Amino acid sequence: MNKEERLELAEILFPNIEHSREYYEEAYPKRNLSDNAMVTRFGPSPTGFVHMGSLFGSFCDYIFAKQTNGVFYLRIEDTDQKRSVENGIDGIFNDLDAFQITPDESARVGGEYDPYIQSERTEIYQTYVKDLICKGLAYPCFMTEEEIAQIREEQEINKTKLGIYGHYAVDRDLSLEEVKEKINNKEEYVIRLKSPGNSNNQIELVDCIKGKMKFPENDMDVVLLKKDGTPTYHLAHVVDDHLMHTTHVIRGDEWVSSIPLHVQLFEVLGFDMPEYAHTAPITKKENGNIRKLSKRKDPEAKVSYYDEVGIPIDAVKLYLATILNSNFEEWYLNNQDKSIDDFTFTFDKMAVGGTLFDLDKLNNISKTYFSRKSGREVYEETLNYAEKFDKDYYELLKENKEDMIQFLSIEKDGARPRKDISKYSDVKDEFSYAIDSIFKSESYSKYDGDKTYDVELILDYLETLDLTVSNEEWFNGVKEFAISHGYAASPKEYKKNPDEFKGHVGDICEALRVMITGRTKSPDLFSIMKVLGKDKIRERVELYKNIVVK
RNA sequence: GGCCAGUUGGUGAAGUGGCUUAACACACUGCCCUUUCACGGCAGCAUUCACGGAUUCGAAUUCCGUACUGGUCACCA
Repeated sequence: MNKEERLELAEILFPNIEHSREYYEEAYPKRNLSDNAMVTRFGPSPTGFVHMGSLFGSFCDYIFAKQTNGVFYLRIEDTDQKRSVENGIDGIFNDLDAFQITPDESARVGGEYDPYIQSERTEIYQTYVKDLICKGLAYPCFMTEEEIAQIREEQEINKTKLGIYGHYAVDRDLSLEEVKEKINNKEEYVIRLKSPGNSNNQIELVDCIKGKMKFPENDMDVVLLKKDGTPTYHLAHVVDDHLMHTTHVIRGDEWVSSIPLHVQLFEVLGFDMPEYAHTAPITKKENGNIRKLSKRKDPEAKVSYYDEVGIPIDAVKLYLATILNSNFEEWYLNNQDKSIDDFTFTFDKMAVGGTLFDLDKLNNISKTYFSRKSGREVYEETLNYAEKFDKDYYELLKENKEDMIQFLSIEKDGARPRKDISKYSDVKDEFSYAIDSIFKSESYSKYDGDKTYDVELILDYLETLDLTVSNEEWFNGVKEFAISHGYAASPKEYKKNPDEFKGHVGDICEALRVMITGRTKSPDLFSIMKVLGKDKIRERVELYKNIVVK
């Protein structure tokens, strides 16, 4: 086809495309940002929920844009109708909102480079493809699915490279007359790239994360526009990231194999290349095999899981930050007063291989998170959680607000706060002694020891109990009581001459603790007793007597 | 099968030719502190970096080969 014929073909194929590519080049001018500012984007398809891996990706996008005073935008990649789910877009916004990963530009807040939904940009893609047709760099292809399947079969038998390229691309050199005839016959077609590449040539590319990579040049005549005129991911990616002036394409490494294609598309379209950063997948080990975290199989892959289980979002973000940059964790440990925003993340500290998702570590991070919160903060956050997931407990928390805060505040101050909670849902169990009705209904059923304690001894002790003194005075009192009842004043003393004593102070404390809290471990006993008050203490000891001793 | 990448303790990893008889953190084990449980402290947990070869005075770090793992090869993204 000569030039005139190509122009005629372009008009036949795209009679409704009026604008030239220059029109869009002007409509989407370069961003006015400083040189080192990064423009990043998150491009999910609206399949409903955000997957942990995508969340991680968007977190990267957000962080890099933010720390360079750049722009992070959200672009919905819905070029495949089959994949779209009802309210899928809302689901994406909700999950991002929950994690406070807020795009500067999106379908919701708008922006200068809108629309931010690919299905609304069809004309733009077609404009560029029309231009490619004029230049002889793309062509309509009328092959049917059956024909393609047959080629594939043939290629498999011959063990040659799979795909439509070289002499397999039979419609490459159709004459204008032949194309016209097929169109008149209502034959359906796609638009393919007329790849100028040769797979014997090598291309080289430096990925921000993976470093230098070499590939054979692309020679596949890939589909640019599908039968229905919508673009494939490849075309949409190249056109949009050019027009929206993305500086860094951060995406999962399932895309690295299409790098040669994308490089070629940028060249063919005459665009400058953005930087690429391909992130390693978050993986999971199952039966000895490693695989990507799966939204269908793994509950923890769903972003909403953390909400339901009660792991604070900030803890999850802290965990994401530790897998984002390997040196973050140590920094955070040494800078306890700082936040994620104060850390400078870099690409070269990102993992190149897959990262195993470690719930143990997340739990630990979450524990530390809780330990740094005040009792009041833990109370408020737990209240919010309970309101959503445990209505009964929510009511009880409200009724017992002040006491609850006091209990949650025990052993919180000082350099070594307790670490006993990793989830909001732990509070109910861990602090079951804090709310009278829960304590009574459980009535020692959760006691995990095997001893039965001497109730009469404790009832005796209660006579001497004075809740107005200091912690030290109180403990001295317990010691005195211990000695006068044949117990050693310290475990050491007891260990020296076990036969001389019935036990030691610790045993008395343990008995008290179990009767009062129903558990063998708890925060500082005296603090708990002060909050409870003498009446409730006595009541519980009596309860123990009736239920356990009988 | 082709192409691309990865392989450092149970886990995440640091490491870019000598400072490494391999950091740090999680998990686990033991001891200490302690009224208990936690917290915290100390110690233990890879004599060796998938394997084989090469380069070098010197290699986890460079090169080649092998094995294994993962990704990808759609009118899905």
